[in-house]
Amino acid sequence: MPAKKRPNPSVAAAPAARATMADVARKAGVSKATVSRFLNHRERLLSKDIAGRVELAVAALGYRASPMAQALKRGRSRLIGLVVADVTNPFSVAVLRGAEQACQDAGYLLMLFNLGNDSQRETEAIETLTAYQVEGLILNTLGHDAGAAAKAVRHGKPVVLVDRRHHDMQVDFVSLDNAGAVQMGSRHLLDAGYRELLFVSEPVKDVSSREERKAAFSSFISTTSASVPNLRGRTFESLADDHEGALENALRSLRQRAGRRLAGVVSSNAVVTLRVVAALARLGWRLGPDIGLVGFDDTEWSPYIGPGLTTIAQPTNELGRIAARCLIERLQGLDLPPRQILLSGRLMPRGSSVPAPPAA
Amino acid sequence: MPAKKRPNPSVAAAPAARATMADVARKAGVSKATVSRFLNHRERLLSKDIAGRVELAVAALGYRASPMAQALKRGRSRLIGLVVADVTNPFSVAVLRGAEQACQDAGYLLMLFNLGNDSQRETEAIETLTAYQVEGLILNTLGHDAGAAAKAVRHGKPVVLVDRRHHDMQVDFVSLDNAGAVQMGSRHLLDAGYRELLFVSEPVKDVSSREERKAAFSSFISTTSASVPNLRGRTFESLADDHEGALENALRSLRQRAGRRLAGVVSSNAVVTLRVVAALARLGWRLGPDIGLVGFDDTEWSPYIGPGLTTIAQPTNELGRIAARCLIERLQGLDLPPRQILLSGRLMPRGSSVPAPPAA
DNA sequence: AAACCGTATGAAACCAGTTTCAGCCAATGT
DNA sequence: ACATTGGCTGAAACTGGTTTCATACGGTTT
Repeated sequence: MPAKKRPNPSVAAAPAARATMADVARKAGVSKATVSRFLNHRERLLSKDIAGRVELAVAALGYRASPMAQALKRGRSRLIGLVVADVTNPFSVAVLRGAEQACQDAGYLLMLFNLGNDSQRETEAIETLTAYQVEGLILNTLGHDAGAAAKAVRHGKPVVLVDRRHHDMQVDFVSLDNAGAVQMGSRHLLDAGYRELLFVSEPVKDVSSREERKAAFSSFISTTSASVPNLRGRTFESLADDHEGALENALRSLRQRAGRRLAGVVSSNAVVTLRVVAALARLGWRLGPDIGLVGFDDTEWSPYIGPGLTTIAQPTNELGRIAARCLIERLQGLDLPPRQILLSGRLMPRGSSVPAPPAA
Repeated sequence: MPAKKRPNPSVAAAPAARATMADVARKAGVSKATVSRFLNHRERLLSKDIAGRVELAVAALGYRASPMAQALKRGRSRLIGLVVADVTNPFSVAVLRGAEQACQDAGYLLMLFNLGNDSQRETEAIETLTAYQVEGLILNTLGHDAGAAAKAVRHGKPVVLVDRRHHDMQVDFVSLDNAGAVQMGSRHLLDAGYRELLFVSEPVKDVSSREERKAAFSSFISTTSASVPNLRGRTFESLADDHEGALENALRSLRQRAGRRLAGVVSSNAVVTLRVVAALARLGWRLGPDIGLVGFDDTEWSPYIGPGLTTIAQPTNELGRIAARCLIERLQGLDLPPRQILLSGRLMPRGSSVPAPPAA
C-alpha cells in the first residue's frame, strides 16, 4: 500500500504541517480556485452557500495563505527591504522604527539587512534582498558602489535613499537639511561666544551626508568670518580605531590655536560625539567652559553627559516614516519625478555650549 | 501573431525581468533539471562539457535562484525569524547584531520583527514570520502569551528564547545569569558602603528576566542582612510615563529611610538607568556621594554620565550569537533535550558607586 | 421551445524552482 | 556478441498559491 500523503493525524507525532489551500478546498468540498476567490475577492463572486462552507473550513483548519507561494505567482511579496549602514548607530535604529511603523500600517513587512559599516556588503545586501522579491528598497548605505542599487532600479524596483544619496541615481531621497543644521549648530556656538571651531566627522569620503555637513561647515566659516573677523574653523576626520590619540591631539591644537578665544567643536553624529566626549574626559577638560560642543543626533543620554550635550536633533522617526511612505506611494503606481525631501533639524541647547558656568 | 512570452529586449523599456532557471536552461541548451543539479550538487553529477555550458549561461545571464521558489519546494527558506521586544533597547540591538553575525556565517538571513514593547503583537509577529516559512525563531518577547510560540514548536519549528523565558515551553534558552549578576551588583554596592538599597525595574509582571532579577535582589538582601545587620532593601517598579514623579518620590523616601547610612540604587536595564539618572538630575543629587548606582547593561555612554556609571555588562553579542547557533544546530538535526545557557555578567566599576570623591 | 445571457464553479495552466523516474549510451563482464 | 552495469540527462510531477478558460445552470427573451 502506497504511503498516504498525510499520515494518520492520530499517529502523527511528526509536526503537523500547516494547512494548505488544497486541504481547505477538500474540507469544504470545493475547488482551490473557489477558495482563492473567497480569500481574495471576498465573497463577491460566490454564492452564500459556498462562501459559508469555505469560511468554515478556513476557520476550522486555521488556514493562512503562504506568502511565499503568493509572491511566486503574483510577483508581489509585500516585502520591503531596508539596508542600514550600522544598527549600532542610534540614527539607523530610529529610522528603522519609523519605517517599520509606516510599512506596518500599509501591510508591508520590513526585511532588514545590516551592513555593520562594511560597505563591501552593500551589493550583497541589495542582491539578496531583491532575490527575496522585495518590492522596493530603502537604503541608508555607505554609497561606495551604486551599481547594485542602480540595477534594482532598472529592474523596476522603487528605491528610496535615506540620509545618503548617490548623485548618479535619480530616485526619491529623504534626509535632514544638513546645510541648515550645520549652519544652525555653528551659529549657535558662535552666538555663545566660541570663535575657534573644529568640525569633527567620520571619514567623509563617499558618504554624502558627511560631505554635505563638512562643506556646509566650511562654507559657514568663510561666509561668516567676513562679519566676525576673529572666527576661525577647521575640520578633522576621526577614525574608529584611534590608537594614536589623533583626536586628542586635534583637540589640543584646537585650543592652542584658540589662544584667549573660546574653542568649540561640532561633531557630525552621535558616534563621533561620544568619541569627542571620551577624548575630553581623558584630557580632563570641562564641557562648556573649557570647550564648547554641539553634536548631531539627540539621543536619550545627551542631557546627562556632563552639563548636558547641546545637540541638533534629527527628526529620525519622521525620516523613516516618510521614506517608507514614499516607497509605498511608488509601489502603488505614483509616477512622479524623483523627489528630495529635506527635514529641518532642531537645536537642543544644553550646557555643553555655555562657556561660563552660571553664577551660583 | 500571439505575443511572445519575453518581449523583444531591444524594445523593452519595461523592466527586464530577472533571469529564470528556464532561461538559463534554454541558453545552455539543457534541461532545467540539469541547471538545478549544477547549482545544488555542483558538478559532481555532470559531465565537464555540460557543466561548463551551464556555468557560462549562468554567468552570462547573471542568474540567481529565487529563494521564494526554493522555499516553496524544499520547505526550507534559509530564513530565521527574530522577534525583539523593543529595538530601542540597546540590549535588543546588541543581541540582534550577534544573531545576525551567526546567521550570516551559516548562510541564513534574519527576518526582524520588532514589537515596539507592544505585547499584543507578539502573536501576530510569530504567525507572520511562520507564514513566511522561517525555519526557526529567536524570541526576545514580552511573554504575555506563549500560545503562538507553542504552536510554532508543535509545528516542528525550533525556537530559542533569549533573556525572557516561558516557563511552560521546553526549548533552548539563552540568557544572562541574572541571579549572579544581581548578586554581584548588590554586593558591590554593599562593599562600597551603601546600606539602604533600592532595586528599580520596569514592571516585572510576565517578564521572566525582570522577575528573576527582582527575586534575586530580595533574596540577596534577606540572605546578606544576616551578617550585615544595617542592610535594608526594597524594590520599585518604574513606568514609562511617570507623570506623577513617582520615581523621584521613591528616591526621596529611599534617602529618608537611609538616614545617616548611604543609599544606593540597582537599576534593571539601560532604559531604567536613564530614568534614574534623569530623576537624580531633577533632584540635584550627585551620583556616588549622594546616591550610589549600579545599572544593568553597559552602554557606550555609561562612562560619561556624571562620574561614570557603574554597570553590569551583559555579553550581549555573545547572547545573540549563541542563540542563533543553538537554533542552527537544531535546524541541522541536533536532537537534545532543551538547554539552558547562562552567561555571566561583568561588573564595570565606575564613579557612580564611589561614595566619597577621591581626596584631591 | 429554441436561442441567449450572465453568473457560479471547476479543471488546468502557470509562477520558479527541486526531485523522481525512466531512458540513453558507453563501458564492462562473460 | 550480448547482457549488465552505471553514469548523465531530460521529461514530468510536485510545492501552494492565482488566474484563465471552459462549462453548467438558471432565468429571460423571441
